[in-house]
Amino acid sequence: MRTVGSIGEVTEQKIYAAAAELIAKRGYEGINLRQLAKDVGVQVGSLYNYISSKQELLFNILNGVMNELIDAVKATVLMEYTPTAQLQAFVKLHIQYHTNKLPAVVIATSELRSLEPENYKKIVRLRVEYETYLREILRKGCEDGSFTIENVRLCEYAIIGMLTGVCVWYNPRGTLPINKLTNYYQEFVMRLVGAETRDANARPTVVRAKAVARR
Amino acid sequence: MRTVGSIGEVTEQKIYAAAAELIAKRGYEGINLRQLAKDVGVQVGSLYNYISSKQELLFNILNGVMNELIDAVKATVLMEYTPTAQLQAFVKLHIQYHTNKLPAVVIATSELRSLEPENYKKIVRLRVEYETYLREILRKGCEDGSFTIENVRLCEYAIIGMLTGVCVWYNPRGTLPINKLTNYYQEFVMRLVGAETRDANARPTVVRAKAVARR
DNA sequence: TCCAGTCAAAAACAAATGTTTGTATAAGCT
DNA sequence: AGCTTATACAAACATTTGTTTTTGACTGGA
Repeated sequence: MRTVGSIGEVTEQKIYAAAAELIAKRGYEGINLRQLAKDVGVQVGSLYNYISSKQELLFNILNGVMNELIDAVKATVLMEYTPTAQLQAFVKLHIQYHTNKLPAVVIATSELRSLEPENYKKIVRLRVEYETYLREILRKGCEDGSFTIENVRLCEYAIIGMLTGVCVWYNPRGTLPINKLTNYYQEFVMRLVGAETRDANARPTVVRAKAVARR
Repeated sequence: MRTVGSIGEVTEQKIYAAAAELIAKRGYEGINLRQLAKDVGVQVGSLYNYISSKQELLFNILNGVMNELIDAVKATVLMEYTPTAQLQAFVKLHIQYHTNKLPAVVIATSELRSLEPENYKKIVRLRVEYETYLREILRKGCEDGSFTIENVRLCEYAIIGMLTGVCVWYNPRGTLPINKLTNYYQEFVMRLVGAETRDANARPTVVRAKAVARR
């Protein structure tokens, strides 16, 4: 019994939107297709006009959002000319995606374990690519003296963790606007990488005896 | 039919240990009691000699580990005399607990959403207490000039995120020993809070125009 | 030796869950 | 108008899952 005004494409989009939101809230294993169907406004079985399994639903969400993230990095971050500007842009992008924009992004970090081996590999590959962009920025910044980092890999992890952590507490309807939040975190990251400041009077950040002298 | 050599206390410990490990790996919703029973080496129904529900299992794990964490903070971190030393100790403790020691700690950050409202409140209360210790350290450090932080609350979140993120990638059987890891992250945190360095020649960290002049 | 209490197996149940199938109506093209 | 395809409903199925109940053997003390 086809419903009046039903359009496949619209239903599909609704399904993925509702699924992302639901999974972000309760986790992949924590949701059931009946609840999803209810949110979409459709019967359970009808979901299978658009997906072949619950697992595929998760995979498609993750695959879509990771590619979106990577495209966004290429379009905005890599367009900047200096490591510092690129890093700032990266922070901005990552935070934007982890707050307002997409509930799907949240899933991308927390629901990897629910992917079947084959799918897991694919998504992790995208994740690695994404994080590699950050690492390259850090590496170049060290080379040209913009940053002072002892262990780039660890610094990368620290930054990712710091930024991703935002989505566990940030409330879009709170008093802290995203651009303010972004500015604070940009500053945190600048400190973390021992960035040169634009203030000509200030000495470069020197941290304890370990810090490597530059130039 | 009681099994030979069966001791209640031992079985109970086995159950909680196995449950923590399983949940840490697959998530609360992702595990089933039959798998747990198998890991323990017991029949499903027998679990109910020790728990009254699956939910109680999760709650007891979280409650136990959060109290353990808080006790550890009191016993080690708060014993230090300066904000800097306290912060270093906090980082060390947090990382220790999030790597080797307890799979239960991992759960404490990722499985809160699976708690029923009443239990959720209780655990969050403990979590808030734990994080308040960190915030107080930061606040005192700002007061006495050890740290330079514009927004203590955000800095707290950034640190927690950074440290907690460790448990998603750290491999205890890898080549990076925990104490090395700890040292790196201590340095990261010191940078983050704009800590004064022990090197008398170095100027305090000044970060862009926003940084607040101290003294 | 006997007893009370401890501990776990075995079986069963109801509810929940992912998925399949058959059917019927709407949409859109010829 | 008629035909094909797209879309969704309704019902059902086989499993899985948390939980309960019953039974009986083991343990330690009197």
